[in-house]
Amino acid sequence: MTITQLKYALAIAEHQNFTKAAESCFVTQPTLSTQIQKLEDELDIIIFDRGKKPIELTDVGRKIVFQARNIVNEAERIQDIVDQQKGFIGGEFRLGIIPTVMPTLLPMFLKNFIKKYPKVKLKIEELTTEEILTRINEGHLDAAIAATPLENENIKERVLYYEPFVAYIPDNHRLKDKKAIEVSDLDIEDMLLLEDGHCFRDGVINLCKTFKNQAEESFQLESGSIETLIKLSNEGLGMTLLPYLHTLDFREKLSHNLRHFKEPSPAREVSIIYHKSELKMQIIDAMHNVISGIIRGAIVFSNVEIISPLPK
Amino acid sequence: MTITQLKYALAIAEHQNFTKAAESCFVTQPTLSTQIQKLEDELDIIIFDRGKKPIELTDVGRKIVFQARNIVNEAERIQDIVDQQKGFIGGEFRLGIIPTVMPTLLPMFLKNFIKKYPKVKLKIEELTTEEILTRINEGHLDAAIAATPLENENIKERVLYYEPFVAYIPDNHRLKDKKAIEVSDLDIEDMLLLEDGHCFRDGVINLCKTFKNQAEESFQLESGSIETLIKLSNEGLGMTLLPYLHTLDFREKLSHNLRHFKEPSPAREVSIIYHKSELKMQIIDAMHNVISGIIRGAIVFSNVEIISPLPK
DNA sequence: TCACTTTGATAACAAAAACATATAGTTTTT
DNA sequence: AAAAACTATATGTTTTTGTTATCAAAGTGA
Repeated sequence: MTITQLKYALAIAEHQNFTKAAESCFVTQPTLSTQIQKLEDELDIIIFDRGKKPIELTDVGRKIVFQARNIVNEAERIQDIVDQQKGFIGGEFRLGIIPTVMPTLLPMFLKNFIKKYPKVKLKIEELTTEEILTRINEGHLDAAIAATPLENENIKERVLYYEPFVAYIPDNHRLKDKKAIEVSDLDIEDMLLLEDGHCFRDGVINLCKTFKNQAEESFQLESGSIETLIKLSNEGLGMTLLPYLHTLDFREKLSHNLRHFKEPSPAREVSIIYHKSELKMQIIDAMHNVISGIIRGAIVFSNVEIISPLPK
Repeated sequence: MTITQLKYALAIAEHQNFTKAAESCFVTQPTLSTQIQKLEDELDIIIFDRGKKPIELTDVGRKIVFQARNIVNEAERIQDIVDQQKGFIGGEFRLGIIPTVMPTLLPMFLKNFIKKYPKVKLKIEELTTEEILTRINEGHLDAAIAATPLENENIKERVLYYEPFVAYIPDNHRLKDKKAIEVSDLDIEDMLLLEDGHCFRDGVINLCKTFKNQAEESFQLESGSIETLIKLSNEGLGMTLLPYLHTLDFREKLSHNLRHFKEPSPAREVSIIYHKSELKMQIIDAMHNVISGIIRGAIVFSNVEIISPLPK
């Protein structure tokens, strides 16, 4: 049994296809076939059920692949130890970011980060929280930026900042003349929401439920982006809530529609999250430092109440 | 980096000597030299300081070897998973037993166990608790039988039985006429103890301290075996405490010197202990079942008070 | 200090393993 | 039924791993 064989098994389990798995490992398909056969021979057990199409794991196969993931992870930490020793902050670093954080946070820290750590090859993907969790667990992401707490036992969280919700009230709205909004003012009936899958949507729903246990699924309109939400709101279709950082570059025309909450303002907790194995922890530390340094200048609220990003 | 290379590194770290490590791996010394060089080249870091004699680990080397231990352990679990799947209870199983349990418990269960699980190649060693903990952590023991609780975060415990302390009172002793002993009767001044390193000794000392916070290091006599302890006691040198199982095969002549404690009788907790990685768990389960089945017939006490086996 | 031993490194070579190309044998799609 | 998509197998090449023989350096002891 070699680490290489285990990596091959992982790739096949993932792609459910020898040929594609071979590509992802940068070897030819017969190499995988023979190496997996050798592994199966040595253990004297069948890992993959080639009868099914696409290929499936046997019951033992599933356990073995799970354990193989552990072994490969632990093996990668050897390089990590060496990097740490050398004070080397570099190599590939795959970062996921949720859609409602991506457009505001990324421009703020990216330039600083790549300047300070030029040896890190950043690969950034916009992903929903759910996709992020899967990929971190499967080892396809090194870390991610998401709303927390997530209560996932395999994943650790390190808070970056607390981002207050800000209300966007169109001109014709019943709350137009209020200077400061309260949570009890909110009514999910005239609230514009992001479409399903966005945790910011779930946060808003949780917030609305704080005071009123409203009927679900009666939402009027849903959109895929916050920019659209604002436009829909301007059309008089209802109010909406925005993450604070989104409101920073509003022109006067728009910003006179903004209303902050009375303190303690509801807020989402935004964290850098990573697998509990703490692989590439130096880079995660570095990124945490850069981001929280930058945010310290941008968000000054102190008295906030954290709203859970989880549905239901 | 291969699992084999990591195993070689572990062997060298352990033996502090390439030649001996090579033997333990069943390869020649040049093989180790070149493989370790390859590993060091690949990681571009020095693991072993060949300047020192005997050879020493560098600082990074220590971390790498620690991680290598994890990886090798996790890798061995693959075979474990396969064994579990096949319901196979077999292979080498290295068991440590503390001296004060060995002579009484081993004869009781060994025959049964090898009859029931003939494919397990048992390697049993008599070791002190301290030696056991080191060896389990270094992966040289699969499990051990020892007095617990040990409060060691790397080691899990599964209780086998509670074994009461029994007093052995020689004819001329002040407590001779008492039918049932109480803890408050005990005085460490006239108590014969096992020599240092035995946890049973520490248990007795802890017990004596329950009521009197006596001066330490004023013990009269110490011995390496319980049999000698009894003989010394018969010479009028003091009383002593014995583990219950040791008293079962006493002839009448000896057993009239025995005094049980008033309930709740002080007792030691005897457990099968193993590394938290739960390697070879099927065999540990099997052994636990055999032993506790046999003990159920031999120890009938229910109301006991557990005495810690740890010094101080 | 001078043999002598111990121990790790190196060279040369043999054996084994890993991988590629080419191709055959299945199953699935169309 | 033909084509396409996949995996297995045969064969040869390259790479890796291991062995034996030998060397160099450090430590040991008379």
